[in-house]
Amino acid sequence: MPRRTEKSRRGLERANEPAVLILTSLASGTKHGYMLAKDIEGFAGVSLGPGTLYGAIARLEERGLIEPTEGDERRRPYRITSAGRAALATAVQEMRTIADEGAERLGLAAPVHQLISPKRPQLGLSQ
Amino acid sequence: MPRRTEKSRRGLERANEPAVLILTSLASGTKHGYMLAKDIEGFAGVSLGPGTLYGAIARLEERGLIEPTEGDERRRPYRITSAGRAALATAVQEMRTIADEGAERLGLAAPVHQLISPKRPQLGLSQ
DNA sequence: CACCGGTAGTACGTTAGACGTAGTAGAGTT
DNA sequence: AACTCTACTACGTCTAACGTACTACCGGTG
Repeated sequence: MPRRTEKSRRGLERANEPAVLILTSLASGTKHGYMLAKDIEGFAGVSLGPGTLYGAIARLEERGLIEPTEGDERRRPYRITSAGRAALATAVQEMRTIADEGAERLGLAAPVHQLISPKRPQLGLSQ
Repeated sequence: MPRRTEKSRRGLERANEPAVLILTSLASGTKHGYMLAKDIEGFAGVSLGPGTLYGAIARLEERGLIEPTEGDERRRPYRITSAGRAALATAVQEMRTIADEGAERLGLAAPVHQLISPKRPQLGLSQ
């Protein structure tokens, strides 16, 4: 698992905005820091160190994009707010716009975005 | 045109990696700084200030992702290298992975990535 | 001709935030 | 009792994003 550090910075890593990753993770349900880190490692293949993780969490809370829920003294679970969902949706849109433009100019795959009718209420909306 | 500054930092702007935007722009042909800025403003809706722009250009050149071509004394045109294309392709892939995951967890549009064979552009897509 | 807006870039300083390291502490396992 | 995993806090460094200010050249218009 490349800690995306490695001094060499071979690629353009930084595209992995910690804030986006955290919001994405929380979009599927309330989680505390450690769970977030594990989840993100799972779907994005990036492991965030504690400094990055809790720093980003604090900033997201400050901006009202996530909010704390009840936990014990050891765990601080967070939930995404509606503002957070909106921000994430916007970010997703922007990433797609950029990615599509890049793909097209590179002569790569062209994605077709299809709308899915919300068959069942999405998990992790509240609770 | 939001200079994505505005002190308030309402969204998650930062997803607009200048480096990615520059590589994307150069993927469609050699350009000098000012042209880059205009092109990026066109396809991404973001205007990069000179500090951001030329700073990012210098770093990209350092890393061998772009290279200078002949110009006059006023203009410094740059061309994307094959390493640059590779890095951009990787970045595009990563952005799509993250964006798709976010979209799915939000219950949004699900994109279908289709491969285009270079000689046969699909109808209605990507002109 | 002088002025002005668009073009093209340099130079410089500030600051956010990404990232690492180290340390603390409880819970469960061996 | 030692060890690992969980779950953070605290702190420091350094990259690079961003703004501002400045130089200079060019073409067109009043």
